Amino acid sequence: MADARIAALDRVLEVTVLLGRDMTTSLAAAGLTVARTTLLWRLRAAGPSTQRALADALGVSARNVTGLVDGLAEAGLVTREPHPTDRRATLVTLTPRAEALLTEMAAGRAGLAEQLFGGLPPERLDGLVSALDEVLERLRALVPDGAAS
Amino acid sequence: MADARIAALDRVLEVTVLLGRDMTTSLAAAGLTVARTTLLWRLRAAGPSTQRALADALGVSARNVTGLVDGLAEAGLVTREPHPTDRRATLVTLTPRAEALLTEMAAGRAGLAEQLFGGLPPERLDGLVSALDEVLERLRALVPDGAAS
DNA sequence: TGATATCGTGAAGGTACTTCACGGTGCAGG
DNA sequence: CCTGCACCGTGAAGTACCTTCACGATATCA
Repeated sequence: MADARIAALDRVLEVTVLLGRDMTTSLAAAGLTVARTTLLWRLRAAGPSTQRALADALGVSARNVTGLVDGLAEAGLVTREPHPTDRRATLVTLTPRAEALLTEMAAGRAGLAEQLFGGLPPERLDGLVSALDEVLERLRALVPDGAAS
Repeated sequence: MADARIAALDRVLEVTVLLGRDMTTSLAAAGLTVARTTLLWRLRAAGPSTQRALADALGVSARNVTGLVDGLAEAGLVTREPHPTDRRATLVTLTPRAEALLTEMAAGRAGLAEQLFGGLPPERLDGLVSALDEVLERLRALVPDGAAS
């Protein structure tokens, strides 16, 4: 009984580790890091944002966002524009290059999904998704929150 | 078709994020970090080990292990003993306090498994585990490897 | 207008990683 | 025996991610 649950946790933990490794290495090949990429995705989803908004969305300190944006700006993936009404704030905006890169990455993500789940019959896949949804619900209740997607 | 697979990937990714957050915060409450704890677990599984063996097992550089062991030694969780036959090497050994702590953490892990998977009927749990096993197999083929459990 | 909150960033610090260089040691082979 | 090479662990230097605290500039509200 409990063994099966621990087995499930172990599987999930191992998936976590391997997936993290895969993400880190494939992003590194593109000259990116996980943290910076997360910011990029958020920008793509939300459009030009203040650094404060990004900090809240990612669940990190505002100071940290300054550093991440510094790196992304230096890589030419992001620009700092003046906020139209609030002169304290800056609007972080994706460059066309970043947009292209993100589109490419979305394709890569679909490819990964295909590789990982392609062999599973639809019913098992559905079972997996719904089981993970229940787990996610419990998990969300456990974790004090931090970001959104 | 592809949508369901991407949905599955998204679920797995989100579980990864939340679980990582949970681990990090609960370990921090115990004055530990993920990296150091991984080393501790490895020591518990393998017994006293040289730093080189730990580096290989964790998939990190030997230099990094030096730093991790430094921190753990300072926290009184680990000691450096001379290797009985090889004077170049040192044997990293768990202190009784670390053993107790690890036992406690194992209980915590069982509790987490219970909380996350307790509501799932056995058949769905089995389905989850076997699906994750298949995914893990594909994942292992994808990732250049690094550590063991 | 003046107190107060907010935006972004400098300064300082901690952890987790890396590579490179180097001293100490183990282990053959000549 | 002793020389050369491989291996162990660590100092030095560097990168990335993250934090808190302090501060100047700006917005806001009474």
